[in-house]
Amino acid sequence: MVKITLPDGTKREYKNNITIGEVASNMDSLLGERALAGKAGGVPVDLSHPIKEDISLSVITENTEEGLEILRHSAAHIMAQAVSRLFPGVKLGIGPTIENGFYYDFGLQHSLSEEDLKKIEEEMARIINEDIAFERTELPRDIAMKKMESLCQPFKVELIKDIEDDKVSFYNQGEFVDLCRGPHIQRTSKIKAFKLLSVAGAYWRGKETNPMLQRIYGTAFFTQTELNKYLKFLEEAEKRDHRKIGKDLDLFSFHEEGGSGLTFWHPKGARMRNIIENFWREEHFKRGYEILYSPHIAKINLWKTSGHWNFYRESMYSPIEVDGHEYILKPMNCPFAVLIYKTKLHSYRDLPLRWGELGTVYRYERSGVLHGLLRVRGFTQDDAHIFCTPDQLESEILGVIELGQFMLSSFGFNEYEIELSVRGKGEKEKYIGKDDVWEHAESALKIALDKKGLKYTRMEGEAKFYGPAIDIKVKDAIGRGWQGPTIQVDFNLPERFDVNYVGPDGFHHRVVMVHRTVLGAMERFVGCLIEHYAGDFPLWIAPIQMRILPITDAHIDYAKKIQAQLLSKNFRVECDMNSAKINYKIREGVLEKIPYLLIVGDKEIGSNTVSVRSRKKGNEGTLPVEDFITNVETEIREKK
RNA sequence: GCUGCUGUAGCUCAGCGGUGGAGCACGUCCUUGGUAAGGACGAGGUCAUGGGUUCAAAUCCCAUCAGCAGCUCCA
Repeated sequence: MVKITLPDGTKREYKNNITIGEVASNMDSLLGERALAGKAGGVPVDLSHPIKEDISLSVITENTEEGLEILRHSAAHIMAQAVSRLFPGVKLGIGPTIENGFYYDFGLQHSLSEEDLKKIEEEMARIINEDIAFERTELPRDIAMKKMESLCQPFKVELIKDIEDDKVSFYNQGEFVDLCRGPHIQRTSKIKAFKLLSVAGAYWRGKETNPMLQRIYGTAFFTQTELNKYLKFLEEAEKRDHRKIGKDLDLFSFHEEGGSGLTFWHPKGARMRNIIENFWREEHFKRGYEILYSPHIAKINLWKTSGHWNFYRESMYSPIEVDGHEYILKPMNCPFAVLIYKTKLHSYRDLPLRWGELGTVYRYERSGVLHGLLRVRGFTQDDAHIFCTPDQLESEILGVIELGQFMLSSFGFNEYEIELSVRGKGEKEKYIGKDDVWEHAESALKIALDKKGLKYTRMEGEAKFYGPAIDIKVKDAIGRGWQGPTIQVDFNLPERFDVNYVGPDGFHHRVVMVHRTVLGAMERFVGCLIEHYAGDFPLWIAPIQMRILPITDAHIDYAKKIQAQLLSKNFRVECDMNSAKINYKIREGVLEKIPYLLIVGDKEIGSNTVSVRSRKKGNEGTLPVEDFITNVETEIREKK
């Protein structure tokens, strides 16, 4: 007999070698049906796993994260089986689950196309229909290795080489066998909904020097409804693509003639950016920041002193020769702030100094990583550098967090995840700066987060060599994560540039430098905003806030009069004077996502009213112009 | 940078060896229309760029540039 401890603490006795599946069915027939795998002593195992000793046991069922992972992992195996059937001789790589799905890497001469994906899906459906059992076998390492060698699976051989255990486990479904830790579902028919999504190249084991395999991405769910929901989400994400919306709304463009990763802001995009930047400056001034401007290029020696030339040369644009000196396009703004700081001696009484800069930097990003506005080669950081004393660090961090929260909520981001990156244990030589300085800085960051009552994940060993950091990741309207504010303490530059302040003791002390961004870069942030709002910008950001639509040419004069009235109130207002019909004009305005369309005709003339059609509510009826102005002024003030 | 795919009118795309098409947008004219597309006519292209194959290339091949999906990278 074996004694099994259940998650609720109750103990039950069963005959020896009973399987987990049997235990589950014994406890509750419904549980038995919905069981996918178990956890024996905390280790995930198959339902067919026999229990030989007293152990704690839990059952992994459908509709749990763990259950879904097992399902998807099994789906990956079924995909590999289908590919093996269709392309005999395929070399199998790895096939793990990932967030929202799974993938499998294949070494294959034939390059896979979308049509192949369809064929593979059909084969998978066949395998699922065949209702094949997943069977686990264990082999000694050397025999396992020979088995994979005889099957001509070099990648699997390599994987086995790295396994430390003496025993290696395999799973097979019918003719297909794969090296795998498991667990898996019992039978292929358990997969009720799956879809293959895309195919792309991927290096074997993620190393650039390794051969490139073909990776098929797919996903699987317990029900078709859930799959459909996920596919809908993908569709929604595609609709929000800032590259498409940016083109449709005439916000920005890129040009072959200009160069990759260099943004051309059109009037409407520039207008948005300007609104954001003005808001940004105002809020910074309110919080005791000053604003700097610095050059776009500087002599190479400055970058040698800062260390950038040494560490990040591959990411910098090549030197430009001027008058026998080499100049570099700036990849960062910080050395400039340091130079300005050093133009005079600073007393501790002057600190903290908070210097912001919307500084445009250029970084040579590898061609394959560029992506719309989100990853570019030239971008404007909403940068700031805070020079303070060690004692001020905590309150400065607190101030930055508060500013960050304020800015994010202004743009409709209210959910975030926070990471605190600190030194790794036992590798102090990797980091610059003294121990006590590090400890002080790390605790200042931590205390600031705690004081704000913010939850965060401590990331051991994730700190840069020059200081600890806080990274805030925001969630957009459909739950996707985006890089938000970052706060980075920097011990490197103050050392390299010998940046000091005079303390109360009359001696020079090393200044503490904090580097931070709130929005990141204007390019990336605008890209993010486009996707977050799907182009339906709140009134205060919308490049065009309202458009007046005269019903016939006879109403143009009145429309212009209203336009002038609204312009005088600083609204961004257009007048549509095309001779198209009103329905047509409305359609155009709606497609351009203009928050307010103001229709004017005979009814409005004389009563000094406008017929309001809002993007949010549609036809809102006729309103005196003054009332309309009051309403939108409120809406702008509330940033809704 | 790597693998695969793509580049045809302002936009979205069809054409895939025999000297270029559609819809929308644009222009002119007609129409003066009340909450998501009125009509007619017209203008627009060295088919990304540079080579090659061929009697003949938008179409096949190579290179370059640019984009897309990933991988790798992101101070």
